[in-house]
Amino acid sequence: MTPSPTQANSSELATLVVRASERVKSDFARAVAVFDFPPPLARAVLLLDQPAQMGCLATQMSCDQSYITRLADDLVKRGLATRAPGADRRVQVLTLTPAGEDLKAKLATAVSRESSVVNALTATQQSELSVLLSGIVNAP
Amino acid sequence: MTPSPTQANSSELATLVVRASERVKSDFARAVAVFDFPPPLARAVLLLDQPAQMGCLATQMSCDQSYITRLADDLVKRGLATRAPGADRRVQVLTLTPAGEDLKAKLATAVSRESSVVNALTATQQSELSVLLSGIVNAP
DNA sequence: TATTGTTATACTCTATAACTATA
DNA sequence: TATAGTTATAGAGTATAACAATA
Repeated sequence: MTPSPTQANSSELATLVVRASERVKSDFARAVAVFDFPPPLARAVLLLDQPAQMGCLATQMSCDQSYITRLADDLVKRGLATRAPGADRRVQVLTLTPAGEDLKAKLATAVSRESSVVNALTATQQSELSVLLSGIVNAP
Repeated sequence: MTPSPTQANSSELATLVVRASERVKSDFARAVAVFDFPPPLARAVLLLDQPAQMGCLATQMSCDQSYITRLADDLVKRGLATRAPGADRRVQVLTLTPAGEDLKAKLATAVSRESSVVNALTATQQSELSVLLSGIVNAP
């Protein structure tokens, strides 16, 4: 069966997305390498917009809680976040320290600066991309 | 210094891209898991549009040549590709077998089917996204 | 001597399973 | 008994370094 035009375009788009994803990853790694900072930790820092409980972070990063425990250990060890029990005392809440907030801002700037996503697109295109990516991220 | 609106938007876009990239990766893994096929191998197969020398694949996947050697071993072992010396006899050229081409088509379809990028966006949005992603992938 | 690929090894990222503490 | 997190361990993915063959 010959693929329909839509199928063909979808395949190409899927391939494009894979390639763009590779690009995003290498841009990201290059950006955070300047801070001598492992990419997964950088991702966690950037996700900590507000204090978050560990299970929540695990959901956001779509990874296992045990891995968040590791990342949290590392963040605390570096003085970038604190761990404190929540109202439900089984819960641990991660909060960025001032140093963590500071680093987060620097990481965000560096990631943005190194990002082909940002550099290769006009402001208008970036807005469009933002809308499209929101659709993807918020997909069921 | 308060970040300019542009800086703030760029940071948000960078974060969005990271999240979308995570989404793409998990979609991709889910899609190829059906074939009991490791994601990196699937990526390699999808990149083999034409016969390619190994160094070229390494560049496309932005990874080390030694890793391509591994992937190639695996592809050949599975009967999905052949390795043959090029005109320059230092070079090895990877070519998909008919079975490899067949699997590539199936992978492309599955990746497309599982892709939030495809499912969450209209055809028009997909076209727009394609243009934007091309800009990223072809960035210097 | 420079380039292409291979081999052996080691490191990073992440999951699984068993466990502890609180609910 | 169910849920949040931790610990120990194991596996996948990928790089580094030393090497071989060809140019």
